[in-house]
Amino acid sequence: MSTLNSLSVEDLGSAAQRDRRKRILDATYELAREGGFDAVQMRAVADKAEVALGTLYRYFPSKIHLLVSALAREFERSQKSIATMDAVPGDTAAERVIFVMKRTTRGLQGDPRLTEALTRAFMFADASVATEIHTVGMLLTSMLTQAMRPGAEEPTAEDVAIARVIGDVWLSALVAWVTGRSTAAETGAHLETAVGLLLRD
Amino acid sequence: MSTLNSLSVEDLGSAAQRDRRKRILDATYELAREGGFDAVQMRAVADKAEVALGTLYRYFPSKIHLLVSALAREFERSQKSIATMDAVPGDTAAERVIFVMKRTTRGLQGDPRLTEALTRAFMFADASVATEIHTVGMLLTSMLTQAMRPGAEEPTAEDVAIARVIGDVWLSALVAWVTGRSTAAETGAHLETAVGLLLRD
DNA sequence: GCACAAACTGGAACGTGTTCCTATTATGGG
DNA sequence: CCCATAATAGGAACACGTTCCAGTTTGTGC
Repeated sequence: MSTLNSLSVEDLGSAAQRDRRKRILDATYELAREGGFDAVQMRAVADKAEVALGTLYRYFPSKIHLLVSALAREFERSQKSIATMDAVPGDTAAERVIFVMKRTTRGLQGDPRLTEALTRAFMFADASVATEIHTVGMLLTSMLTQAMRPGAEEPTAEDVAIARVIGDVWLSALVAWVTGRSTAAETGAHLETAVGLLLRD
Repeated sequence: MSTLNSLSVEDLGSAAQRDRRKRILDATYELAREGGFDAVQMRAVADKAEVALGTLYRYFPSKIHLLVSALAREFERSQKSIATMDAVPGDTAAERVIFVMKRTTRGLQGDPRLTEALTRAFMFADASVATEIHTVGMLLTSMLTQAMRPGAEEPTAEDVAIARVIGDVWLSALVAWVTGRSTAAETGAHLETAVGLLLRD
């Protein structure tokens, strides 16, 4: 795996290049949604994005970078959609956190193959993808701390610690789900249990 | 990926077959320890175990099955070594759980490449490896519940739930560590935080 | 001890991620 | 506008997981 990073939007000077990048991520997204991790084949992505294979590798140095970048883009969209809600429903922190998790999870479980592709990529990513991974981790943590303490400017250290633990459980549960080792219902129940243990008000 | 399971020791009739299986797992272990996931190449394993490639695939239907089986064998050894201790040290459940986790983690972190190989395999495993994965999950859960309530015959439902959450955090932390996204110290600290949150006596 | 089935060997072959190379096309400075 | 440089296209080539096959060895029931 390469040491290079994926090219971000800011790295790209011309409009044509930004468009190529978008076409590549769109193609990745669509192939992942249709056939999961295995269907995201680099030659297929290049074809669909109307880009040469070498160009694809110039933009994203590996299949993993490509998928994790696609995951980061989806997460940003999901976070924006939650951020535009006036308030997360629920009387307790636990209820609000579960709401956010369920909403995010349901979005993902509605697209099982996409989720499989992105989760696998996330789990398989090595240090060279740390930048992209960190983006996703921060987004998730901030979604959760905001649900825990709506309106607060700065989450407490304990809030962040709890959010990270919940994020870990969520990832593990997602992995178990996408790999067919547990059902969607089990995934949800396990998450609720974990949140209940961590946020007993 | 195949639907078949790995051949377990009980499936193998003759001593020669049990010996082949052992040679294969030993070769896997050694290659993983030397060079991690990438170094565990099926041709290399077959060569080192002095077995034909087709035979290797008869015993373990994929590289993932092979590595997860190797992980299961290591876990059994680790659990036995802890089980032979008179008592896990520590006054509180949290202290005892942290002791067990640290001991297991240290064993793994002493062999970073091995751990990388096994963790990656675990994360990448799909439903066809469910049997092998389940074995590992049960071992981990029982190690933890025993540390929480030493001497108890049956762990409570809450004990099991907590143990599973800790297991999830541990896996996520391990993944972050083997992929170079966090240091060993951070991994340990994160685990301690999570255990502290879950087991406040 | 024989005949048959199962297991094993050795290696070819295929698919997909990745690398590399050459020719062609954009891009930006003078 | 022209040149130098970078970016892209198109595709061959390589590595490794996996499958498959023909021939040989091992194990089993009689």
